Amino acid sequence: MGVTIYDVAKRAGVGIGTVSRVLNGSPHVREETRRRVLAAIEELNYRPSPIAQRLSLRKTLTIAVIAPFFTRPAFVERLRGIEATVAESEYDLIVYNVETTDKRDACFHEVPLGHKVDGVLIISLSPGDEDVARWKEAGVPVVLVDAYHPALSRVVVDDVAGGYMATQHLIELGHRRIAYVSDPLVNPFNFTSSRDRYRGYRRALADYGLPFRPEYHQQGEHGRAQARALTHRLLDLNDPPTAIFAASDTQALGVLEALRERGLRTPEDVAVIGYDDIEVAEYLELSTVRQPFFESGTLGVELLLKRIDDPEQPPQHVELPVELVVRRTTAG
Amino acid sequence: MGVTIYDVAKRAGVGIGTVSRVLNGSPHVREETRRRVLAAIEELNYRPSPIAQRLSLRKTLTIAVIAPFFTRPAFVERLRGIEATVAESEYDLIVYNVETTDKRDACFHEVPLGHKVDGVLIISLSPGDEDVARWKEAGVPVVLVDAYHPALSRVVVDDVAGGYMATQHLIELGHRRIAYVSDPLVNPFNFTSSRDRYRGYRRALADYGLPFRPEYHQQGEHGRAQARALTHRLLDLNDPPTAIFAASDTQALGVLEALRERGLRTPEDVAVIGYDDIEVAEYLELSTVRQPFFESGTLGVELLLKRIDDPEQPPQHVELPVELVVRRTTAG
DNA sequence: TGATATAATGGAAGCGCTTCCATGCCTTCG
DNA sequence: CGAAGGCATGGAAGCGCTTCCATTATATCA
Repeated sequence: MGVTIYDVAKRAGVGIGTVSRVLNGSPHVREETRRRVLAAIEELNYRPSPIAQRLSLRKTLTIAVIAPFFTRPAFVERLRGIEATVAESEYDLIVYNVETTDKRDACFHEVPLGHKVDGVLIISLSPGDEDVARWKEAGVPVVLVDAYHPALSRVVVDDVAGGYMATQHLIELGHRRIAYVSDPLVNPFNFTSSRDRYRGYRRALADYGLPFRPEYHQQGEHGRAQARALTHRLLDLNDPPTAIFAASDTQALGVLEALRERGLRTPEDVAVIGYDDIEVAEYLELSTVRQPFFESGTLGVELLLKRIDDPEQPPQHVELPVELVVRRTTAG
Repeated sequence: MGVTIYDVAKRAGVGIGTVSRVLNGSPHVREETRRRVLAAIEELNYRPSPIAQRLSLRKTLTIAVIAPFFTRPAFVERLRGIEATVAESEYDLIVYNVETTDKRDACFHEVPLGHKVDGVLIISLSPGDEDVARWKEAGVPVVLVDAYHPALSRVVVDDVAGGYMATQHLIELGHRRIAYVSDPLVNPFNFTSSRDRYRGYRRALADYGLPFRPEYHQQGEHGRAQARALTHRLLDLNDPPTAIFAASDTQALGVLEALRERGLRTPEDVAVIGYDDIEVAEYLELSTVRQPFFESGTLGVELLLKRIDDPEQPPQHVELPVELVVRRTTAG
């Protein structure tokens, strides 16, 4: 390749062991020797080969993150937290974007078993028992963010509470006919957030003695356009809702779009609340439930790094709080 | 670690060379031997160690992408194209997010020289001559996306043309007082897109015989809030513009916000056009200039991989077209 | 049938590190 | 002053592959 540890050793007039000791900050090097070695490194512009280090150390010094649809705002911001934290460590970050169940399955099979990484962070994708068993056997730590498996460490937000808060907020504004627009509760990726928020929605209705009306729950593929169509269905009901809780801000955009198309005003005719507090929510004055994306990424990496250091520790469970953000679309 | 090529060789009753040949699809293996080896691999659940392969091959099979502010929509979508293309190759992708000039400089110094990657893709950051010289000496191919250096391959869009198109569109709608809201033309990251779009803006004005009025060009840090403030300054002018061209859709949001705050209608009072066609632009019915982000990432990776295979080929220059998207905010 | 070309195979060397062990030196202490 | 221990150091072994070269088995031809 280029200049190796042997070149440095020769130049400095020492053995390779000594060069290695200097590189790794061993205390057993005489100060003058250290200086000579550092000078040689400088003169030769030497950089140790990470590949060789990794082979020798039997560590890849790399962690992988597997994220679905990583262009969605929720994932991007988490990714940013992950990158920032990994960048401060000695590890490299390699990313896998999952947009199909095939790719998810491929990643679940290959990534933890391919000897490429020391640990894996998985976002929003809940693995099955067989997956977890295989990973355990391979000895590769896996940490989940916004996903669930009993045997794995995870960082989550309390989506049930978030759904509850959003619904409660609408109820307390006086609404009685409250709809929920969401992703399919049962979906190929097994995303749980819409489901948990749904639970919160149901629970709030129940707590306040409001009936759950199945036709008020509309589910469809994630996306603005789909949410817009679902909203039109809601508005076509004999008894349309006066408030709509959308499972994400992106979907809330679709809700607002449909209302606009009907000439309905927000919040006067129909109140709207979303979820996530994506950047554009503020501009749109959209009420929403904010969750700490960046921090969840940060914490996920921290859990993972701890686990890599000490694989024996029991799985940890971190739950981050969500926060109601009231704006114009649910203004009194 | 686990099971190695020696275990497989022993199990199959062959030499390690033969196992290696099977793994690498060499034709010089008897069919029956191949089958035995494959059976042993299967039985032992063997996976070759990528680290050992890389040391032996003297290739890292990894490429890096250095992107500033990778949560901005423009970067996210490019990243998606990059990931998709890299995933189809034998390479791994490691990502560096740059949010400060310090981190940029650190990445420019460390990433190409650290023997960690076979090639680097840099987005929107134009390197200096010394950087390029250093990388060339290290023999690490570098490809730019949305950035410029004469000695490097690059994928760009014609931002001058994009700026021209946007301005021309406004002119043809009858506007004569057209403002431009942008990032600082001179900025620490040396982003060029605002500058190029500015050139297009100036050129269109000139071509149509309209005077350039310096007070119509407002520049400030990137972001919605900043653009909003700049817009208020424009509206405070004695002779405020009747149309505003924002250097990005995010900034266009700020423009729209300011207009809303003034009770001005779009497009009746002030027409607005953005740049990028981010997802929310459609919802907002924002006219804009669309650029092929995903594809630019794809092409960047392809150029880089080609260059890794054949480092001698001269730098290539790919220019992707931009497209005017007319929506309500500039409706007749 | 024997000589020769060809295909299949084994395994040593080498990729560039870390680490462990052996060695030689210098202290320190009785 | 000699023994014993502690430092600093050199370098072999080993990490798990690929590849090249040598060797053996097989096929081809006169």
